[in-house]
Amino acid sequence: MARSTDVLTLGILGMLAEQPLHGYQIRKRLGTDFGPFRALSFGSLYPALKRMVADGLIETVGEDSAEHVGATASRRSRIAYGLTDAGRARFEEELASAGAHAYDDDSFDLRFALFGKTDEATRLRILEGRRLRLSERLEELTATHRRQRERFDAYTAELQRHGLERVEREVEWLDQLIENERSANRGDDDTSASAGNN
Amino acid sequence: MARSTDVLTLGILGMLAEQPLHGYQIRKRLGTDFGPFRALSFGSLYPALKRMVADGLIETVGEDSAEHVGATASRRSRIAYGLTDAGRARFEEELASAGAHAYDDDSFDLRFALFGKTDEATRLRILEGRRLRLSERLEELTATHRRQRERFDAYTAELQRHGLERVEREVEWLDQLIENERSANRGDDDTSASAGNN
DNA sequence: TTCGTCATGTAATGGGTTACATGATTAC
DNA sequence: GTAATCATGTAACCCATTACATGACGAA
Repeated sequence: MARSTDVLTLGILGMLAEQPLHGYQIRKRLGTDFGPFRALSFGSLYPALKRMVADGLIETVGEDSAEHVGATASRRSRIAYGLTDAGRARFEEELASAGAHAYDDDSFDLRFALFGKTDEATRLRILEGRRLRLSERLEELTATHRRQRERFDAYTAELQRHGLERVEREVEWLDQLIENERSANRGDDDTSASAGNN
Repeated sequence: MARSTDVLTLGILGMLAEQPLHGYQIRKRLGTDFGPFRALSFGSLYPALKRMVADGLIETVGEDSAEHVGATASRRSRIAYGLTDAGRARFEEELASAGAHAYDDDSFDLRFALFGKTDEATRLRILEGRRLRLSERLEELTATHRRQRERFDAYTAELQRHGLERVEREVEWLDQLIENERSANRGDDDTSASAGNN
């Protein structure tokens, strides 16, 4: 259990869940849409696509109905991929999960970018898990900061202070998001299960 | 030209510039003092030390007796390292440089942590280089944000907005630091770096 | 026809982690 | 004397990047 699809695979699944794309397009969009893929290289992307085909998650699709997003829609030597049923199933399965791995920096950003396709309960679990993770980090940082303050010169101390502040802001951001989710939830006619604790 | 010592090597040089330490200690301190080494593994550290010995940058320092080096019968339990003359020279050389590589996230944090040993002109060059780097990133982000806004759902848009804000804050922080350096410069006649703490 | 961009792919390499294996020291 | 921690080290592996190589297409 908990196969825990890696970030790149999940990112590609997320891209292709909306529409078939070919590798070059996937790369461009991953770079702009999702957090952790600012400059993904082809040396990572193409092998990943190949592997996903082998795993039966995606397949090549004919480009007759492909929506030409950018400029020309003439036929080129390009290979568009779309999700298979297995790929769609895997994507749904992953969307519904919220294990500890989802709280890592990269993974969280991606999961958050996919919130539009994620159900509300999972959104909340992810946000709260992430918040917990960060507040633990915060505590660690505060502890070592306090414990060893005297050893640091002014610059090192400032670096630490700034790092701390960054994480604090992140936690505040999460608090805001969690609050929004909750109030949106209260606003809805709730068929949802107990939104009680935590 | 610009051999550009890697971050780990530079971090170790920085640690050992103050006092000899053994590997275990180096790891602990790198984790707390400097930015980019939160959880450096021994699998990285020890080979790095070995390589640096081979390169003549550091050497074992025996506080007390401690001969019998390679014998199978007994082994020193801990091995303290200190900078060689070459190591110290390399460190100084690196401290005085401020090439583009110093503006990367990891590298910048380390360079900043070493500001206490860095001369003022270099400090300013690094801060300004970093600022430029970030403001370029900011422009990129703003451009794609504006260009493709309509394609994003609310969550993706929020992620982008937050990412943008983070970078903006970072730039503001740098502006503040640069301002401080400048005014300190105007105020002081040249006092050199090292504040006399330990 | 040649150049720039789009597009796909492989090979070499690098920088790191995890897991493993072992020895020395300290505390009880 | 034994368990926990300190301390060093190696081997296997993971995952991504860079550099390289190829080719199609559109425009000058």
